[in-house]
Amino acid sequence: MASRTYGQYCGLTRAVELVGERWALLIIRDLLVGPRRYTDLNQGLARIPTNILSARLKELQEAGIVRRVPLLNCGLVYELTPYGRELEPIVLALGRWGFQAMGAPKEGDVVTPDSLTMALRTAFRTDAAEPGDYELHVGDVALRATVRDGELRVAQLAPPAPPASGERPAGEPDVVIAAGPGIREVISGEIGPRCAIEDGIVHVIAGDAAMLERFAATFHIEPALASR
Amino acid sequence: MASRTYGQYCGLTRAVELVGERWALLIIRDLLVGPRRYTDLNQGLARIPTNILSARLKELQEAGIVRRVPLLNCGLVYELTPYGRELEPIVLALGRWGFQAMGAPKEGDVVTPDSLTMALRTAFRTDAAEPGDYELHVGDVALRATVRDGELRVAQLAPPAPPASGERPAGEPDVVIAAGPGIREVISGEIGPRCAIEDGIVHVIAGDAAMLERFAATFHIEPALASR
DNA sequence: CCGGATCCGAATCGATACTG
DNA sequence: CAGTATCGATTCGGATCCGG
Repeated sequence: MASRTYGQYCGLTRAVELVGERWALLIIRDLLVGPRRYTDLNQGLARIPTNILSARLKELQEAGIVRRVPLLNCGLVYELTPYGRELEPIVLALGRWGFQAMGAPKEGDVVTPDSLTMALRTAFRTDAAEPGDYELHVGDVALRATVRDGELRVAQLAPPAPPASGERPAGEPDVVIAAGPGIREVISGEIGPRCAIEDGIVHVIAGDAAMLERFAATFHIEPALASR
Repeated sequence: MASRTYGQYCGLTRAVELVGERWALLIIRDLLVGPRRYTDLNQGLARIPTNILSARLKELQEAGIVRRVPLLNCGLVYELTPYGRELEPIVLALGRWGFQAMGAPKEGDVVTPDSLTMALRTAFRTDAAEPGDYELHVGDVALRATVRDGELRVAQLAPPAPPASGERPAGEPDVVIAAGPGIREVISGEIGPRCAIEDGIVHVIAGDAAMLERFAATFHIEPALASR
């Protein structure tokens, strides 16, 4: 029964006992974006088996990382406790580290709203941030990233309803960027913004192409050091 | 065969695919202290099955995180690549986070030289560092932590041979501290240095008791925020 | 001794189905 | 919506064995 533990009295060991199980950090990633219902998590994590999601949420609650909050109307959401939220810098740093090892997407890989939201937070450079209102489409995920006063705010847009609706953050974005997974190479700087447009990796649907350069300056992750 | 992956195109996801398997981060923790032979890892990780150690080392090599280096005499060691070493701040941060969730040690928990070395690095506060030469014994692990110019160096002492031998870093330490797992409460500040001595949680074998206060100021991890 | 490989029972995970 | 239940497929843990 002590098989889930490692038998060491050590902080790192305790940490991986708490959040090292399969799927746990991805659940936390999504909850870092905001409180989520069971069903939201289930579809944001796409391939997670429902019994595993259930088990993880239970474990994370017992560990004081996540808590269950009943909603006023009905239903309930899961949200991070303050202790759970302390994982944010770690999740961002791990995301930055892992970003450097992302190759081309494998067949069937998806991009979810929450993962892209966190990816933008990961890639955000406070010191080089260019203020602006960037709308980004990757696959069928649509986000509005607003940079102001050196701070980033990301809102998720509902894509299926093309016209109408007033859930857009406010007014028009300065630029609308559409891309596929190739956006990674823009963020890593492997390809310059100009080239990316010429090569058809990204499309500037609305606004100025120069805004893509501001985007690339604002959201950037340096490639890894030579690893061998 | 794609069962080890999560099916998401995301940096964090890639990271946990690379270092999220059981034992992987603990192997990396030990390698952050220095290059290690297979046998060193096997006993530093005590309860790791040998086939798992073998499998992880293979995976970590394929990922460009670890490399195998033949020794001049004979034998070989594993060491981190530059990319693997980029995990250091993340491992330290995770260790700090997990430290806050460490309760009392479970029956059979051990403290290893490498885990304690990394724990000291984790708890080290550059800004509050008090220069000195601290010798610390926890269980049968003995370390010499030297703080100078705001930098920390940790050397592992061989404990079984009481007299003789000149592998000690240099001269006498300013203080020799002996403790059990209760050292955690000193580092967290749950108990003050004076009380810890009075309660018999730590013993100052040699040197001044005031040095324990310097130790506690230098190595400190704030307790977690209220989690509920 | 070092550096693993092999074998097998136990525990976990993944996929699907089902329920209050 | 928010999960349980079930069951086959994997992985892990523990022990043993092997070549240098």
